[in-house]
Amino acid sequence: MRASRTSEGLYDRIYAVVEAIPAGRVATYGQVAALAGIPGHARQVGYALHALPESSTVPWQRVINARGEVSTRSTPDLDWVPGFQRHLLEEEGVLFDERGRVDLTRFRWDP
DNA sequence: GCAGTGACTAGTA
DNA sequence: ATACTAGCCACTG
Repeated sequence: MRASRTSEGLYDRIYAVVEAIPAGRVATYGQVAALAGIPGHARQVGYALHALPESSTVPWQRVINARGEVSTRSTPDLDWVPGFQRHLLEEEGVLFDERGRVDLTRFRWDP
């Protein structure tokens, strides 16, 4: 695989890593960035997911922030329902505590 | 080509 | 324990 420097290659890498996250597990933005070959670029992962089309099959819901909480977009869509991401994760077996956070020591994906 | 922006993180108070 | 700040760099206009 060529390590392309173009935006296409970078996005493809990020999406490929996210798709590799198994159901019932979660990964942080920084973790995805590192696995995509761009350690320290967590923001770029978030930006890539932000640009992801709604119809995409990429399980973006399994990517959460380092605090173990789901990240909400800065520009909420009309179709967006708060708690939707959490609901999808719960159906996969990911448990949330009272504060709405995931125990990363338990559910963090360990590739 | 330059300036603004952001689905983040780590550090500090 | 929470709240705020600075740094980070690819993408958009």
